[in-house]
Amino acid sequence: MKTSPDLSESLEDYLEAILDLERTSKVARTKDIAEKLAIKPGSVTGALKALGEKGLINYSPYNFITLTPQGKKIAQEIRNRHKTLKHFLHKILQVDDATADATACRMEHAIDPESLEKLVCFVDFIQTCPRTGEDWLAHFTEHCRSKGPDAEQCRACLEELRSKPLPEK
Amino acid sequence: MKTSPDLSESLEDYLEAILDLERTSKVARTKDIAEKLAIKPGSVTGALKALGEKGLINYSPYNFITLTPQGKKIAQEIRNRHKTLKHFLHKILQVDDATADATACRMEHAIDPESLEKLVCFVDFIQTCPRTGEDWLAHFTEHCRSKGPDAEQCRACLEELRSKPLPEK
DNA sequence: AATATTTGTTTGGATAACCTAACTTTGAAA
DNA sequence: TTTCAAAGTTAGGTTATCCAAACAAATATT
Repeated sequence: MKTSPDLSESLEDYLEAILDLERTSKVARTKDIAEKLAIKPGSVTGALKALGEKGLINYSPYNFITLTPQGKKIAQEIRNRHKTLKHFLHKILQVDDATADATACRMEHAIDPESLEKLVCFVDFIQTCPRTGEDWLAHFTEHCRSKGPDAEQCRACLEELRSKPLPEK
Repeated sequence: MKTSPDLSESLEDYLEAILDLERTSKVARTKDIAEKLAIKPGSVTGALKALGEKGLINYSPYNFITLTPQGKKIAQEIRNRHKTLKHFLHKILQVDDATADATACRMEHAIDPESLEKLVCFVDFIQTCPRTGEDWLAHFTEHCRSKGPDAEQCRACLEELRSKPLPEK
């Protein structure tokens, strides 16, 4: 039994929107899904039927829409991809919040499991490794602005790093 | 005059394939494009007409296909996105070569200019900053394997970093 | 040159998404 | 309870891709 049937980008977006609406409003309605995805309500119905047939949502006409357990699991995976990508773009690469969100929304359909896992690990490494962390990220911002390394600054930075105590043995 | 008309992912793929073929074989032929994109030759013709009408390729039936200057410029941008993403995935995140290539091929259609620029800058920063660089990346590989930081190793790593001479003033 | 093979194009058909506009159902106010 | 506005669905149309298979052109072989 496959947990992740091959879904189109479009259907993935629907699932994600439904999960979001379930969280904020308890239920998902056609109108709200349409608004969130910026499409017309008429287009939503067809997608809901498709998701219903795949067993990912409980759909019966004129009724509220809920995710099935399988649908929820997939929706959460998509949401997870989105959050990871957005975090990387916004918090690490310092991409503007709205742009990061929009780009994550497209990239979430493109990334594969291995890359995702490595990305999660990488972000964690940057944040926990004593050679990097927050202050290092601040230097990245500077590097971006000045479009290159600055020998003077690099020396000062290294000196400061050396002045910090080593972790306990 | 817009340099980048909105192209579908599909048409972007065609342009990229044509650029590739121009480089390796001087000229792009329908058959080779079809092979590279894993679609049937019959489907290629339609796409070529579309690209021809947009002024991105020189297309006349039964003749060789070449990129127009505008088409070439766009194709190079796409190629650039691809290369940047693949490099990040493969060389930084240490994702398997084939997977990195396939994922870059999908993500290249999703990334926006700001994120791309920041990503380029970020990779450059990692490679030029004395606090990171190649040896730091090796530690990332280790961090991935062990799924977390190791206090012992971190201390040793910091000590080694300190033993290196500071850059000249 | 005549024929065979390869390459390229056309045609007809399928599917996925979307839209607009008409129609149906639901549920709340009069 | 009747009525009516909001929400949801259906029907018909468009566009973008793709395929299969028939057909046409170009090239290679004999």
